[in-house]
Parts: sequence; C-alpha cells; structure tokens
Amino acid sequence: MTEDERLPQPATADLDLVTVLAALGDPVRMRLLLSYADGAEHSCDPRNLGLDHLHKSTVSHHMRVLREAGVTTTRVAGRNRFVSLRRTDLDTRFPGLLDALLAAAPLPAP
Amino acid sequence: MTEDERLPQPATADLDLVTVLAALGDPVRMRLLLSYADGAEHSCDPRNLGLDHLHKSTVSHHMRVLREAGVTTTRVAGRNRFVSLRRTDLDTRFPGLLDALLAAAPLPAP
DNA sequence: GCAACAGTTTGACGCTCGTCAAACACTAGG
DNA sequence: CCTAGTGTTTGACGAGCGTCAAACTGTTGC
Repeated sequence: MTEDERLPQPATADLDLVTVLAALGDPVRMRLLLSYADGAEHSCDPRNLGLDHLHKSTVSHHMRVLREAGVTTTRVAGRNRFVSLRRTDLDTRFPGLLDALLAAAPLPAP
Repeated sequence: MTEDERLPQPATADLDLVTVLAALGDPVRMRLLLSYADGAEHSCDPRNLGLDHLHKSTVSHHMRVLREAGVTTTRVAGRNRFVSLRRTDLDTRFPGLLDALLAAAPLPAP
C-alpha cells in the first residue's frame, strides 16, 4: 500500500543560485538536465539517459546532486524512481535562467 | 611605452556553457561577477572587491578561472590589470543567461 | 639604481569530487 | 519463499580545487 512519495529536496525559497550552477557545471549533469528538459519523468537507468559508459552508482550520485541542489524532484513508486525537472520552482526562483540554459543547447562533440 | 594588451582568453565561439557554469558555481567567483556587473573595469586588489579575507594569490587564481572560462577579460596597463565582464560576448553565445544570473543573484555589497 | 607597488606563479596542505566495485535495501513476480 | 529487478550506500582511489605563504616578474617613481 505504498503511496507515492518524494525524496527530500530543498524548498523553492531555499534554492541557492551558486549551488545550482555548481550542480550544472558538470558535463554529465548537464546532459541529465537536457534529458529532463522534455518535462517528462525519467527512470534512473543509465541506458535510458545516454550514459552507458557510466556505472549506475555514478549516475545515482549525479542525480542526488541535482536533487539536493533543487534542480530535480524524485518520485518513488515501487522499486522505480521517476526523476523530473522542477521547472516551475526554478522559474519562480530564477526567472529566465532555465530557458537561457536550455536555449544555449550545449551539443559539443569532442 | 607599453601599449595596452589583453591576457589570453577563449574566443566567443569557443565559450562552453558547462565551463562557464562551473566557473560561476563558487561563492567567491559569483561575488566577483556581481562586482563586475556594473560594466566597469576593476583592479585585482582584494580590498576593492569585498574580499579582504582572501589572500591576493587566491583572488588571482579565481580571476584566472573566470578569464579562462571566458567570463571576463583582462586589460594589462603597466603594473595594473583591469578586469571587466565580457557581457556582449556572453550575450551573443548564451542569450539571456547573464541577465537571468544577475537578476537572481544575491544582493551586491554596497 | 633602487625601493615600493600590483599581480602572478609555485609549492604545499587539506578537502572535495567523480568514478568504480561491491554490498545493501526494497519491491515485484513466479 | 525465492529470485530477479531497480536503485542506493559505502569504501576506495586518483584527480582536481581552494587556500595560504613565499618567491618571483614586471612597472612606476624617487
């Protein structure tokens, strides 16, 4: 009878710009942000995120950083976790920031 | 009679979003950004930047990170270096980002 | 020439970060 | 139950960061 729950996350008013920028200042987490930009919920499986080259525990670590920075929210449903972007919260706290970041569409192919 | 020169910096087209975010994901460098937001040139003296608590070599390090990320430009004039924001370059490469950052950033110290 | 000045560079220190591997917790399904 | 599936936690490791102190480079002005 497990109702859906959300993993702990900072309140909207507590979102800190420097923390958010530090969270996004990593190529893996930026890639996750782009995956989440569609507004949908995503599982944590690295293969669903174009991160086959990373261990699942590494991806879990990055998703924790994003959640604790307030970038994402995680809904727990059974043995799955569904991660999605806190778009309205971010837009409230940092108007225009998310749009500017996503518009900058980082697609660097080294 | 040394003519003014600029320290090496990345070209506008080479600015990388993740690198910029990583550069700004530090409280000291965010404070520097806010100081530079007035568009003026600033010396490197920590006392002119509200950073009395930091050693000058530490401030020099942070300014190098900002410059190498493409956030700032440094003009060399004699024994002084004048640092300023690459506002138009950043606006070209990442439209709206700087405005969103400055609008959301913590209040600048008087 | 020389001393004061404005910054940078180097080296050292502790600390954090990104990564992997292995062990763990919890759920779902036979 | 038992097992397979999904994700987290822990520990280890190397690499990098932020900081300071000291030495250094180059400039200005006496």
